[in-house]
Amino acid sequence: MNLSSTHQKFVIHFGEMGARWGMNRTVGQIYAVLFLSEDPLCADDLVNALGVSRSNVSMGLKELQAWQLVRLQHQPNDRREYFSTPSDMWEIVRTLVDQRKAREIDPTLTVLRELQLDGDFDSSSEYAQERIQSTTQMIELLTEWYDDMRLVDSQRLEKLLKMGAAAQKVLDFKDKVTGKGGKN
Amino acid sequence: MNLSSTHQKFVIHFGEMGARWGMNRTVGQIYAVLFLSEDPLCADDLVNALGVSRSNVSMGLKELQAWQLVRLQHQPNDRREYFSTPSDMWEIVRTLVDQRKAREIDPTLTVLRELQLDGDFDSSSEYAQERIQSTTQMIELLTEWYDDMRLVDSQRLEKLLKMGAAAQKVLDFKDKVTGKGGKN
DNA sequence: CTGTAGTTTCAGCAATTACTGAAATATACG
DNA sequence: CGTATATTTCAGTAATTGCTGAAACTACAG
Repeated sequence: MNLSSTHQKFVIHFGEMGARWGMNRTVGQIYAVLFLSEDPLCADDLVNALGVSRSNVSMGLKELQAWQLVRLQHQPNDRREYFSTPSDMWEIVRTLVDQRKAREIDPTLTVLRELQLDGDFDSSSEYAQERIQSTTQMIELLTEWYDDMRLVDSQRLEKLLKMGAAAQKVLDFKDKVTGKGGKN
Repeated sequence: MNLSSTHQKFVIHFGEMGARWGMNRTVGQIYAVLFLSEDPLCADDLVNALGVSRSNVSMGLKELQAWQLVRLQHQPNDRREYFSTPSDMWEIVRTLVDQRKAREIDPTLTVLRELQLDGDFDSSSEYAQERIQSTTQMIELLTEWYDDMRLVDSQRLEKLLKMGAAAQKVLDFKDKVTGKGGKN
């Protein structure tokens, strides 16, 4: 790696984290290099930066594309494929959450709904039924909330987040004034 | 597995998901069985339910304890250790998020802060510095928001979530009325 | 103590996942 | 076309992770 020490530490750390985030070391490192690079990079740049095989980079990039975390583009008069990461941090966060939701939450929601439709609930305990139902409801509540917040523009989102739990007080107050309003 | 078909499907699915959630199949399955069981279960109950080795169950339970997802308890006149999951769904969600935050976010925040302190930033590009800084800020914003929301009681939290993006409008309105208030 | 029931540890094996280099495929350009 | 360059696929291997049974440990009862 011919990168500065700061660069290196960052890349190595993202490699370690990549594993915990459902990718793998190389994929995490590729992402980190692209993330810190102002200009798009081609596969060979990544081979040089990371010292892994060309084919490994190819597979890694494919996976990052599946995650929609990198963008493919072309340079004029150059056949090679160049990759970059979005410059907008919110876009990156949204993609990450979307993807992990799609991989870690949505399949469960599908199964839970199936269980409640076709499940032979007679043979399963009352308690288990309740548990499955309240799990479904919890996931629905959280994902619906996220689908909703997803659409708020960055500036407002930032404001909302900074406000944090204080928002809750404003809304409590509003309830009192308007006489228990809200969607629920 | 001597469980109902609904039970079985649920357990098998959580096994598959366990892998994606940073545990592994057996750990996911153990959790699923405990989650659906009204009464606490001992290790041998889990061996019977899942058909895996006693030692595997032991290791799995150890990991679930590390995740703080199960509770150890004792029955009167029985030396065996019994395990259960909290009945409150919010408690479970909170634990899950806490744990994943601790494993997947906090270490990164630590590294990013280190990089900004001791990093030899001279040798690293301007752009990379900006990226590292805005990543730090983004993570700080999100984790501070979570730390804040964590403390809101379940009922209010549910209300807030159901309100979703609509909350934003109420707050926009409040801004206009009070003349740009809020923490920011 | 000694015996017994419960639990944990761990070495060895199994299964899965990650990585490589070589071969195959695709693409642009003369 | 043909050839040079870029990319992907894939079989084989390396590394990691998961699982088991046997042995070691623990705690309690007699």
